[in-house]
This record gives sequence, C-alpha cells and structure tokens, in this order.
Amino acid sequence: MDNKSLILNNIGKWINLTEAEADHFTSLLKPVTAKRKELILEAGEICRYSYFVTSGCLRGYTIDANGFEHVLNFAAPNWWIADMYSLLSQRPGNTYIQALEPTSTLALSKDAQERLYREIPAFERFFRIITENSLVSFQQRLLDNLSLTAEERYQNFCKRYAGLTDSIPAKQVASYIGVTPEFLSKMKHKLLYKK
Amino acid sequence: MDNKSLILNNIGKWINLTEAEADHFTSLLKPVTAKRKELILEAGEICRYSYFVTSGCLRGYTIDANGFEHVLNFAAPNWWIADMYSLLSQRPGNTYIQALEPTSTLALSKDAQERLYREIPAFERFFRIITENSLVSFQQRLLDNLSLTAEERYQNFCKRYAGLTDSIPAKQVASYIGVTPEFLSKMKHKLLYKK
DNA sequence: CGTCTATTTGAATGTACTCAAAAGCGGTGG
DNA sequence: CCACCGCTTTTGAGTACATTCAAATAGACG
Repeated sequence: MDNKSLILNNIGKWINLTEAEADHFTSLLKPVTAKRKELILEAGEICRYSYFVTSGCLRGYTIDANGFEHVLNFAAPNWWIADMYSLLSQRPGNTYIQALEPTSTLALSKDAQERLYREIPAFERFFRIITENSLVSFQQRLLDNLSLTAEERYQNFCKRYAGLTDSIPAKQVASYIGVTPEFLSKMKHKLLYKK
Repeated sequence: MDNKSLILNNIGKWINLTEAEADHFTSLLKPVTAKRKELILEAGEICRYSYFVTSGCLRGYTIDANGFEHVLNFAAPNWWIADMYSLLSQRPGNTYIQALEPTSTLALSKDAQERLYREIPAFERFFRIITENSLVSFQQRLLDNLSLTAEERYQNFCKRYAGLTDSIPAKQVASYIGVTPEFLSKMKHKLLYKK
C-alpha cells in the first residue's frame, strides 16, 4: 500500500470522503523525510505541520530546566504527531520531534488543515475524534504516573508498545515512563531474575 | 447573567450560532444540580453526559488498586467535565465526578451531542477546539509531573487555580499534584517559614 | 454542641535518584 | 569488512525526596 492509501485508510476509519475530496486532501500533503536522529521540529520554533508517519518512528520530547529529556510520545507508522501547543497557538513551542530511525511522513500544514475545515467539514470531525482519543490516552497516562510504581508503568509500556520495543532505546523508554536509565536497567534485571 | 447565557457566551468564544441554533442548543440542555459531596457519576457507570458547570465546583477522580484517590480535574464555573473515556466509548468508566460544594450544571447528553454534530456542524468545531485545549493542558501537566519537584508543582497549582484555592480542600490539592496530604502540609509549612 | 473528617507534626522507611565507573553495542570511517 | 570511537547500558554505593504509620490538633457541618 502506498503512503497516500495508508493515510486515506487511516482517515476512512472515522469519516467518509468522496474520491474528489480524497484527491483534494492528498494534494495538500507534503512528503517529509528524516534521517536517523534528525530533528524535524526544535524547541523555540513554531510548529507549522501535523506529521503522519508512514514508515520509521518519531518521538516528541522536551528538555527541562535541568537538561533532562522527557518523552511525550512516540509515533510509529499510522500515527500523527505535532507540538499541539505550538501548532494551535502558532507560538514558539518547547517540543523537539526527532526521528529514531529513517522515517517518512506526510505533513499537513496548519494552513492546509484550516482550509480543509472550511472546504470539507468532515475533517472537523476527523480531527475532533483523533484529538479525543489522544486526550483519553494522556489522561490515562497521567493517572498511571500518579498511581503506579515504576515497575508497573514499565510493564504497561511493554504491553502497549510491544511492536516498538526494539526500535526504541532503553534510555528513551525510561524517559517516557518517568525514571532514570539507571533505574530502568535495574528494574529489567530484577524482572529477569527475581520474578 | 443566567445559565443559558453563560454557556452561550462560552461557546460564542469559538463559534457563531444563529439565534435559532442557539435556542435549539439550549433546548437540549438538562439542568443537573448536586449537593456538596454528591456524586453525579460513579466508577462502573457509563458516562452519558458532558456537564457544563454554571456555579459551584466539581472534581473528577479515580480510585486506584490501593484505595487512593487521584484527582484528574477540577471544574469551576464555565468549565466542561465528563469521563471522556466512558463518554466516547459508552462503556463503564473508572471515574467519579463529585460536587465539592453545591453545584449547578447544564448537562448535554451524548445523544444530544451527536445530534448537534449532524444538525449544526459548527459544534464539531467547538468540541474539537475545547478538546484540543484540554489535550494541551494534560500534556503540560504530564510533563510537569515528570520534570518538576512536588514543591514546584504546588506553586504552579496555586498560580493556575488561584481563584479556587479556598473551595478546594488541601487533601484534594495534594491528590491533584500527586503527593500525600501529609507531605503537602509539610511543604506549606516550609514555604511559609523558611522562604 | 458534638462528631466526624481534615490537617498538622514527628519518626522511621522506601523508592527512585545521583554520581562514578566499567562493560557493551552500534554506526561510521578507513 | 573490520576496527575504532562514542553513546548506551549496566552495576554499585551513597543519598534524597516523598511515603508510611501513628497520634495530636484543628476545623466544619449538621
């Protein structure tokens, strides 16, 4: 399946488009690729695109006042990623988006997105729905961080991202679940031998 | 300003409605009130409404496997609240919504909401936008939990919810920022005397 | 006014972090 | 294709932030 079929398929889960609408939509997309470790967005910049990953893997992260990275999300194929704060406000954000491996995306500019809302109202629905789903995930993740131990969060992560565990270095898994790489290493050891 | 003007005003920040549309919308709302400590939603139930608070204050929270409460959100006047997971999936949720004080809301049923999407597409836009804003807040809160100390989170909370600090018992502030009530008490003491 | 819950205070404990150093692994260049 | 270099992961010892448990005090509602 080519990239445009992939994204139309993704959208087709939630809304129906005529062939003309689908063509119009795909004509607005800009292919963007990134090499391993390349940044497609940096803190301080204004996020002008939503990225739909067709192959590879991206991660969104911030760097705090003490220089520590915190992974907000990973984006495997079929996922959207952006710095939502910056994309919505069109102000400089604090998020980096980086390729974990060679990655291809289809980028939808903020302008194109707003044009879609006007021309094809079903896109309001589409982005409403995926935003709702994303909200539910983040709420659950927040609750997990408030209520679970690091070990439970790690086990959750392994189940949830079973397909990705080999694309993602342990260091970044640690950053996602909110522990230091050292402590994650110790947890893995414990899970292997003690249990 | 009466309750219906309040909610129309809230919506008017993001979309424009004709008078007929506004009337139609308000006709779908059901007033729901709750006494202090009353639950308007319990874990295990299916969430059938989004609640718009017109007076008083609600809180959404879960209870974890060890019996500890975790506050997901507070809803002061002019805020919407629901168990998003349950509302979207129409499956039993794990969230309680409780009144912190005598509270009035306007409740929009899931059915009515879906009817609105069909009849007045601007509502797709409205709920897309407020969901986007909510997503940005939760992402930021997650990052705060990953990167800030308890003391910093508490100070953030005080700034953010300056107007509510007297409606909300310390116990629930503690639960929101992710510390025990005992530790919050010690932090307050420290902030008063040492700094 | 009385009871129930929330808050404060203190001492002991634990989970996860910091710092340091060694071992492992992967990508890149020769 | 191999060897080296740099980054990641592991391991260990000491530490700190926040929790747990217990008990006293304060406060709020009916």
